[in-house]
Amino acid sequence: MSRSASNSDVFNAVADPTRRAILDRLRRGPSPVNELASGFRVSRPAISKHLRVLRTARLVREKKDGRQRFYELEPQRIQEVAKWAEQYREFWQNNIASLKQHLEQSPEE
Amino acid sequence: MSRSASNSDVFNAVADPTRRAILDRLRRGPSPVNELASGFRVSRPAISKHLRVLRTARLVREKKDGRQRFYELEPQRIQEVAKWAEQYREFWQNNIASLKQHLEQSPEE
DNA sequence: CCAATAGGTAACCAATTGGTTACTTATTAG
DNA sequence: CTAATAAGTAACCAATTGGTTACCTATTGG
Repeated sequence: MSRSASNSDVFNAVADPTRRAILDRLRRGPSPVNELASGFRVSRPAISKHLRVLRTARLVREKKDGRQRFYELEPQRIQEVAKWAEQYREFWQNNIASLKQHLEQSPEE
Repeated sequence: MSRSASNSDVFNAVADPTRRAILDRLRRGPSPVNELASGFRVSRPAISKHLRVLRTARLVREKKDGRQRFYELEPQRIQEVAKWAEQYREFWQNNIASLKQHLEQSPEE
């Protein structure tokens, strides 16, 4: 039974809080792995694994520089998440609208 | 070692393709469980489990009607996903901008 | 009333995940 | 040249996940 996510699944990649934290960190600019890892309580190999997932999902890219590897944001695919979520905009707006309407029609006392 | 996602984690909830498909289905309107389940190749109990995850994340709500339970979209929290992704907008726009600029500065031939 | 229907839950299983430590490879400082 | 540094990979492990079948409870058509 193969249940693994398509290995480039961006939704799967961003589901993990550590990986989201890495992405958030990279918004402040590119970073080599050690510096990145020092911000987390888990080991460097664990971060390496997360980076591989992010790389495979093409959410980050790697630039070699000497013995360091800088990771930087490659945010194109976060757009896919944004687009997916946007499809629901009309629904959450309707909900807010009907809540508002409801409140207006039932003023307390 | 407890590694489970916060049980109301919306990112975790939408990471699963079946759960996203359920949400997508519910954009067409509320649906009882059996009707919902008939659209998938997995068993009804599997769908029940997914619905529980979605319910816990408050992405759907349940309305009892006789022996049926209608599930409907409660899309407020998808906004959180949209907001998170939007934080990266400037980055993907910059990327597109710099790609464009690059192309303009290096016209082929 | 009661058989059928709707749907949640329990128990179980195999695959996946996220972490660890140990090892390996590439690069550079001295 | 060589010790030290940067970072990926291997092997392993326990917890979690997503699925299954079997069962249970609530509701209703006849």
